[in-house]
Amino acid sequence: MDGRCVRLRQDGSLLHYSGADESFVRHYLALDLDLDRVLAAIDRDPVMGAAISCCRGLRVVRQPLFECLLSYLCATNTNIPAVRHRVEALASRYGEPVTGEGEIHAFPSSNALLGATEDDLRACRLGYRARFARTAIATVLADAEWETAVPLLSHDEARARLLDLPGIGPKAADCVLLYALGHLDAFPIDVWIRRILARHYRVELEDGPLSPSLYEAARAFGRDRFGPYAGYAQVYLYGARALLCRA
DNA sequence: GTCCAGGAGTGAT
DNA sequence: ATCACTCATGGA
Repeated sequence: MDGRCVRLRQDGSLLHYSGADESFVRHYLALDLDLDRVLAAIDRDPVMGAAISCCRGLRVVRQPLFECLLSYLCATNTNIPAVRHRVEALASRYGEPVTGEGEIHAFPSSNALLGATEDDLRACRLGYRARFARTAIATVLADAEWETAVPLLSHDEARARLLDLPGIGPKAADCVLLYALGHLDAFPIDVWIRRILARHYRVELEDGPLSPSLYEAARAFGRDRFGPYAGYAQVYLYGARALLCRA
């Protein structure tokens, strides 16, 4: 993460770490955020209560912007193992090796990916996303201020900038807002969250494609119900998806 | 082989 | 504004 290889191990309430200093670990895991207070704020109903019981301790990390952006561009209409393959392929081909860690490569910077052609990205198993990724990388790099300016924008302004990028739609934009830009009220709607909202919260989301207006309705519901930490609510519901979606 | 995955772009109504 | 169609890939 961010050019380092950090190893973490938890036993009880004790967290062991190596590969980074304490301030990095605290920042990446957002240990400065009072988790109990956050969970109390979103614990508004029995469904959320069950998700919290299921996942207590889960945190929204603070991911580097470019890494997060490309990762979610690789995550559209696919599954987690495939995304992991893509991210690892990008890292091993374009990322700097982490010193002292033989096989481990960092996620590449935007500059490191500048030389990657669409075919190169296809070779990293991005499939049809390779064209979007190529353009998104070029767009980010065309504005020297992009990566430093976007984190300073408001939620809505940053979302608009993300949506300008090809291959980044509402879902991926909301994930970047939440996991990289610290907008903890972002509420991404994926197929699992959609299912959970329909089944447990009676949100009208008939099956079939999730249209932009339905996406917006689901997003508004989540943000309205769970408030400033709606993103945490989303993460806990997602984490409990196996529990909440069975039968 | 078929179906589903942390969706999004395009082009026709 | 709202369909219908298409887009690689991997795991079950």
